[in-house]
Amino acid sequence: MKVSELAKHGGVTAETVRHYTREGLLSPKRHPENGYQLFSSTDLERLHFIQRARKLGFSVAEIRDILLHADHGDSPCPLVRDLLASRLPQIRTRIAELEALAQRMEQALECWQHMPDGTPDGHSLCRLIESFPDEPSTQEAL
Amino acid sequence: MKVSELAKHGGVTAETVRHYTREGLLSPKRHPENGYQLFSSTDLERLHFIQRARKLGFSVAEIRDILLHADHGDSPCPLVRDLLASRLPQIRTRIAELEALAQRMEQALECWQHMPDGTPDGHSLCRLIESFPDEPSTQEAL
DNA sequence: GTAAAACCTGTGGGTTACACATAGGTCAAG
DNA sequence: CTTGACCTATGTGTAACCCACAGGTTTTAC
Repeated sequence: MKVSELAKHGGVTAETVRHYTREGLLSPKRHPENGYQLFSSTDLERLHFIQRARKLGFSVAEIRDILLHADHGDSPCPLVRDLLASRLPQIRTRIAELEALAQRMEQALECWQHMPDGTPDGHSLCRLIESFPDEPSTQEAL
Repeated sequence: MKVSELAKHGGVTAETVRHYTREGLLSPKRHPENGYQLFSSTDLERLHFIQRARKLGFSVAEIRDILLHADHGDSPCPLVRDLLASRLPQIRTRIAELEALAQRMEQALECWQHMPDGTPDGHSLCRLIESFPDEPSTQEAL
């Protein structure tokens, strides 16, 4: 299989396959004449494995480690359990942060329905935003 | 005020202040002799404003636009309302995705308590992960 | 008075998981 | 034999910073 064939069978883009290959998750052979990457059905199984692991929240780097263990004949299962157990509370924390953010946003929108638009003066840039406290301590990205 | 002084008053790192400056959210004057960035108390107010806006989920680029409007004397309030209203459902979607992820993770951990660690063979890399279906359609990053 | 500590500057690279653009080689079909 | 579809490697971009480096400046301490 060539890159885009594997990609189609796996339901991902060719770019994603190349990315996993660059990151060492897949190790295709090379066509001796044209240098094309050649994937086997084992690689397709690996790709499915990668997708399952991604959906469980593992990072690409973590999956590479898991696959390395497996390729060495070592059971990656303890690693997998540990990774998942340590990641879960982080996800829960993240959910709580986002929930708090959503509630602040809803509260702001509701509150702003009763406020007029203001023109900025020397000290007020946007009353809408300035009317909001900045107490909540969590920092988050989108 | 110099960079780190503003940073201390604002409760952020000096790097963050430099970042906001590079991105055009702050426009300090320059000390004519040594080229140091000099921030005023207005800049401190701006920094507080930026932090409030960040906590409401606005990106740095969005805040730059909001500040640009305000600096032109235009009311940024309609923009602010629109941005927040359009961002909120995205946050809600993200929360739902993360919740689904967390539940998959919990389900996996629970299910795995009754499973032994396996050694990878030719077709099984890690039974733990392979025992999980890959149906759920959402893709997410951490 | 000077030397070290602490701070400033600009630049460039790292983080995540890809997506996209480019330039040039390869292959199947008309 | 050309066109279009595919391949290659490389580099860039994303978000919001963090960190390192090299070299200049200011402050502090002896």
